[in-house]
Amino acid sequence: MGKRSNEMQSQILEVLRCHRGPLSAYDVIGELRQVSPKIAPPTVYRALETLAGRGLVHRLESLKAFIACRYAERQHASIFAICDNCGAVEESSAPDLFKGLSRVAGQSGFTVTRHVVELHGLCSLCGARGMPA
Amino acid sequence: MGKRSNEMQSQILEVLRCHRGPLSAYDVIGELRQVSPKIAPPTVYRALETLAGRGLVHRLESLKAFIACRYAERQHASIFAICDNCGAVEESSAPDLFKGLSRVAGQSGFTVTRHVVELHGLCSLCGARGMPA
DNA sequence: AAAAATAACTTATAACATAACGTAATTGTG
DNA sequence: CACAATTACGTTATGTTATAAGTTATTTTT
Repeated sequence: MGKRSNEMQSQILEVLRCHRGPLSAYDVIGELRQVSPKIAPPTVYRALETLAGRGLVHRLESLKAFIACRYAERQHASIFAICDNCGAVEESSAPDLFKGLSRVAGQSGFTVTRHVVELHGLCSLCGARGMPA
Repeated sequence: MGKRSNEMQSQILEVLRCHRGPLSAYDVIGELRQVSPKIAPPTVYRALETLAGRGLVHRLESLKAFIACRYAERQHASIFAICDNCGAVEESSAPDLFKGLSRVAGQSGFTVTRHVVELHGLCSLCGARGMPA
């Protein structure tokens, strides 16, 4: 089945893993142009979607950006703490909370298939310094 | 202080309140053009931002859309259950869960100022019917 | 009435995302 | 091995969402 051995996906994953912070799809394109000058948006968006489906990368909705998964165990629901001052993103996993969220939603008969939980604020470093701009 | 008595904000809020579901900024522009044909994106985005700051509307990050707040009490943190089949959005408030979320984040010294909690899945009606496409 | 403050208008463009269709590579089956 | 099936990727074009930057207008404060 004509996959070029998922080379594109590997490259994109590599790019994301080399960055501590999130990258927009176009940031990724920018990085990849150094290697594949002709790469176009659909290629990258498709690969990112596949990688996200496999749980290897996460999309941060409130930043319109992507980040490599920090955890080996895949397909887990994550909580992201996003520092609005320095841009640092901390991923954590809290199964108990997700049960709670699903329970709240489930009270009206809702079935949850995907969680988006993104907390904005200040990381410990930025918070300690006494506020951003 | 040169506000046209916040007329634009009122109009936009009215538009959002007349719709059960979320509207994109450009959907709002489309509605408003019937009244104010010359309205441009920045006007709408600014008003939406102000309204969101006041807690009168919420931005659904994962839909890139806006919805009127269902609760009179403002500035509360909300959970949104979004049906991926019919588009229905249910807003609920669960202070306990937010404490839990803040606690998880706070373990690494993070201070939360804004919550984005959006659950995707199937509402009771769509779930009962036996799945979407 | 002048100054201050904020909202809105305007123009232009930036940033993000996908539709639609074509091509290439790999694998399973006959 | 040939060939269909499947999936990744390429290509072109366009659609959608969002903001920068500078101007104008309205209302309140002084």
